[in-house]
Amino acid sequence: MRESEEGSWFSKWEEELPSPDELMPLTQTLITPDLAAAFDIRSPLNNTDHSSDSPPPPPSVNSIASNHLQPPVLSPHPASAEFSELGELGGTGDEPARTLKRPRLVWTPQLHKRFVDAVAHLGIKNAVPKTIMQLMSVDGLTRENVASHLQKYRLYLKRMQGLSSGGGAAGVGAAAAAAAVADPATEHLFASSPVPPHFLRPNSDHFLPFVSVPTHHHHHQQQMATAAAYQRPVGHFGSAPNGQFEHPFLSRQAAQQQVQRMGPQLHGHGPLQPYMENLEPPANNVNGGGRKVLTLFPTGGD
DNA sequence: ACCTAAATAT
DNA sequence: TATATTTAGG
Repeated sequence: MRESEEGSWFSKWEEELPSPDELMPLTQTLITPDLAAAFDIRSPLNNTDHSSDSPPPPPSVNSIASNHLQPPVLSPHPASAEFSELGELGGTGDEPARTLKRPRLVWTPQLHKRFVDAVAHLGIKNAVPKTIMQLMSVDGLTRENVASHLQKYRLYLKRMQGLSSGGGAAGVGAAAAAAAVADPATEHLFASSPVPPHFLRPNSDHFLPFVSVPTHHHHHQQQMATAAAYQRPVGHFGSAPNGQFEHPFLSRQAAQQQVQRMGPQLHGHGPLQPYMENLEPPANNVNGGGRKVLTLFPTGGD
């Protein structure tokens, strides 16, 4: 059955990355660099001691290398002269926050996963930088970041298709391997995230030969989009018993409005769940029970 | 105005 | 080197 296949791909990631420790800090560290800089904030978590000008925070942004992974994501700054002088703004009338260059964004597997999830739910068709960015609701993430990453991601998928088509029934895993060979650069990062099945279907409206594709009549436009899409208890990408892989229910504008509706969890409290609900595997039981990985990042640390 | 692609910088 | 950022074009 199909389900078996699907089960394999997502079962796998589960073991791969989901480190509870890693998932947590995602948004935490994503505080706007500018803000952080302007306020001289280094680490919300680490507040033990802070001298006026202490050595730079842990710049190590290794993502999956360490176990106790620390707040990955944005790399503080390449050493440089921190922001000592930034303490004073306004002085002569300069606008540091605006002129400051954003630190290199580190696309951690988790972050990338979020990206992929967003794209998956949006559908390749509507998967545009802006929408993705909005959907991700990651503070500090800019359209540029997403656009750039999206570009790479597309190439990655393309690579996969090209190689997988010749191979045959190799499967995604094999394709990934092949892609890795072709482009080792992208492989690592993207390999961390499962490639939604329908992602590999550039132009195939319906593929499932057996699935009768029951009439899926969602004529619900308007603001139900997110709710419907997100609250879907089962059948995300892949199974999609609802028939189509691409969900037309989320049109660009709809998505945008939706996102806007949720509003960026500005400072303060964010009980609002920007996005993400059950993208994760339905609590897959791991035989032997090892680690359960719920990828619901708590966006609201505060 | 936005998205896509290539080039550049780190 | 690999990755992200930036610039240019459609």
